[in-house]
Amino acid sequence: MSIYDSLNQEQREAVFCTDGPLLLLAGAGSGKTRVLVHRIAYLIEEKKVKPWNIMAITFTNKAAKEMRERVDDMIGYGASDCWVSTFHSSCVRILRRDIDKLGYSANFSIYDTDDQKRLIKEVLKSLQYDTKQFSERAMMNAISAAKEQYISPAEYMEDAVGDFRREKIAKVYVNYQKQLETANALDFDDLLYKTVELFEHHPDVLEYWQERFRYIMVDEYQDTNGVQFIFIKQLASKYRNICVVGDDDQSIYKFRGADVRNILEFEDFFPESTVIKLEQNYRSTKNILNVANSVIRNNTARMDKTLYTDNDEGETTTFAQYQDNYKEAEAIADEVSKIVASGANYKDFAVLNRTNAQSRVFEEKFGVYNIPYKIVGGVSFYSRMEIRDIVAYLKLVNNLSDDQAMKRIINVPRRGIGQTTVEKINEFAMEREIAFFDAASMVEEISTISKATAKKIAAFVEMIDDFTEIADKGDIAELYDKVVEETGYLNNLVLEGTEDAKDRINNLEEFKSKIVDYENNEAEPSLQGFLTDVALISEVDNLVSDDAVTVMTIHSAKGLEFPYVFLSGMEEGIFPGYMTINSGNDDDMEEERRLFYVGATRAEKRLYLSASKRRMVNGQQQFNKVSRFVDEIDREYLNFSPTVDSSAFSSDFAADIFTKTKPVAMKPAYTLKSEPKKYKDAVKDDSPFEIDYKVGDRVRHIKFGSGTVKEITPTGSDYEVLVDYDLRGVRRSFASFAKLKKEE
DNA sequence: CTCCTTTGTCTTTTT
DNA sequence: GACAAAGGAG
Repeated sequence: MSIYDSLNQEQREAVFCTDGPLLLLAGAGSGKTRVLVHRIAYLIEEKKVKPWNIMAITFTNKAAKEMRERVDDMIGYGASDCWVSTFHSSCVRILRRDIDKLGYSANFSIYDTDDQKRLIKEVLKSLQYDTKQFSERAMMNAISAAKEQYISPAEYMEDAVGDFRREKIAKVYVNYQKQLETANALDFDDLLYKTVELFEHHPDVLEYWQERFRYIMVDEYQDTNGVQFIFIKQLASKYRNICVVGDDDQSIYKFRGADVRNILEFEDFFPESTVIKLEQNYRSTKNILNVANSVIRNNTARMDKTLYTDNDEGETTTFAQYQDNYKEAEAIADEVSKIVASGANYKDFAVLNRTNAQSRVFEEKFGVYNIPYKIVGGVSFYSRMEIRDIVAYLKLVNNLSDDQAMKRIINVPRRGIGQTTVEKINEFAMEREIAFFDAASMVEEISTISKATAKKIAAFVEMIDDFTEIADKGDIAELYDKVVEETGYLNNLVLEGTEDAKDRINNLEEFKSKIVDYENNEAEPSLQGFLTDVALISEVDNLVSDDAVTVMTIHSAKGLEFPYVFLSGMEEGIFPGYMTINSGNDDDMEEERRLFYVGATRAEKRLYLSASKRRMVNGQQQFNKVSRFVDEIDREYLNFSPTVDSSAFSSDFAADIFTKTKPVAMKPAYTLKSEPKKYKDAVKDDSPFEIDYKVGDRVRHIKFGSGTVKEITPTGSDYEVLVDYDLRGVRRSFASFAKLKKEE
């Protein structure tokens, strides 16, 4: 009896296949984390591989943390020597050691999206670009896309020749990167990019890490982008013991540069690789998988793989459409309450949305229904203004070249240093290609700045110098105290006395306790280390311990599972999103479909789909048709009569989705390779649906078996029929969906 | 330089 | 409808 006995045939194969490249295609809920953890255990215990020769890379801190814990539990002593971390934090560790070889220094700052945006804005301004034509957002996306492909500013410039717009973007990229260098700062993409660059130009450094990591494992491989793939190739090219785990059907970050081709190209680069498929799902019921499979099979770009399960049939997935999103949220709240009353916990439920904005209604209605809930996403703790302000002080102290940090707080709290002064200092700094802080230290040399203003700036510089001295003592909490005190930041909030100010003070206190926590738990705490954690750790890493319903986007639900899952807003324009429909891009639509697949496969016991006829979007009332993804589900797997709130099942429901879905379904933009069953099959054009049975007749349902018709109610173009099934009891459904056959 | 009003914008987002 | 950014008055 060993720990490997609990694995199935394919899982065991994957665990024992330790040498050489391995491509593991693992469907949703097929136990891939289990395999990875067992594989690490096997390497250490059976193959006697040293723990520090093993590296496991994940995308999220949450995944890393979970794997870390499971490895520690299974292996115990020595396990902590193997690296289990995200791409980004691995890169930071590598860069802190050798980045000086690239002209940066080890105390580099990490710029988050906000810093990035501000810097780009400055660059656009200095280039005098029309921000209508060249939006910050577009520039950020373009630069990010370039870095994800490991395209340098110079290469980008070269490629862009002859293309007016791209030439202009190239200039932004060049300037942006120059500014980052002056600021001794790296953006998120740089963390990967610069590591790859380091490896490329310094073979000795690469070899050091190749020797270090002889066994490499990569989770969620389908979400790797170009530069991440290069990073993996570089590290693994010597020992070639590389195991990647992915599922092409769960690739939902293409918009962020993830490239499914990395799965296909893996075999090109590592031709000797073994491919193992994990197709047995242990998470969901047959019904849930049927729903997920019937939608995902409409995608053309897929690897050959079919998920199956030995689990029970389970309950039929329901679909319901409500008058508006308030009714929808109420119905969901109601259903949650009912199931909780019969013994479930609140934490067994998740409401998954396409967009964060959809969460708001649930916040409101769950409050009314007294249902404990937590909203994941939205404004994270570290992006609150007061936290960002104080972090900027700490970042500046850690890296005096950090221009974004400096510019953020030079006048926070207000100390009479305005925009024009900032611009004057900036100009001075740009001319000399020095950091903003250094320019500010030389303020008396800037002729355009008045004596009075210069005095204020000198005082600020002096204060930062004081902070730097305190920081050198190594006590972060003490530094924090000095900062909030000396700057008057805390005092200002106290004087304000508003509810809002009190909130902010609380947040700052929480932030301080995070500092203390860090100092107590870290082996070698440092300001730099703390700031790295702050930059890389996101709020989603929250504990799931409290008993509450989770409300979040499908994106953030990836890798999670819940007994009961509600996919709300199953509407054209919401899911699939408005942008995707308009772009007419098949690839984008396939990504939305994969997103549905990810959402549906989160459910263990029961899945609910719902839509609203009317909802507020961006301050405007919108009337949406039912999502095409609902169309694509084989009707036998769906129960169209809502168990939630039958009154919301309006009489014109059937007519509504028939007429509204049809024109959409006929547009060629998303014609599907295998024509799925459509509602129009059930109803012949616009003529009313005809039935050949009456009350008292014996009928047969494809799923529920035989029963007796109890009641028939005409609803315009359809009939609502109440049938007492011999095995399933009384159910109400629409004649067109139920497809009842009269028994002779 | 600061404060207040108007205008614009709006997917998803592991780090 | 919510929030940031830009513009104008004090």
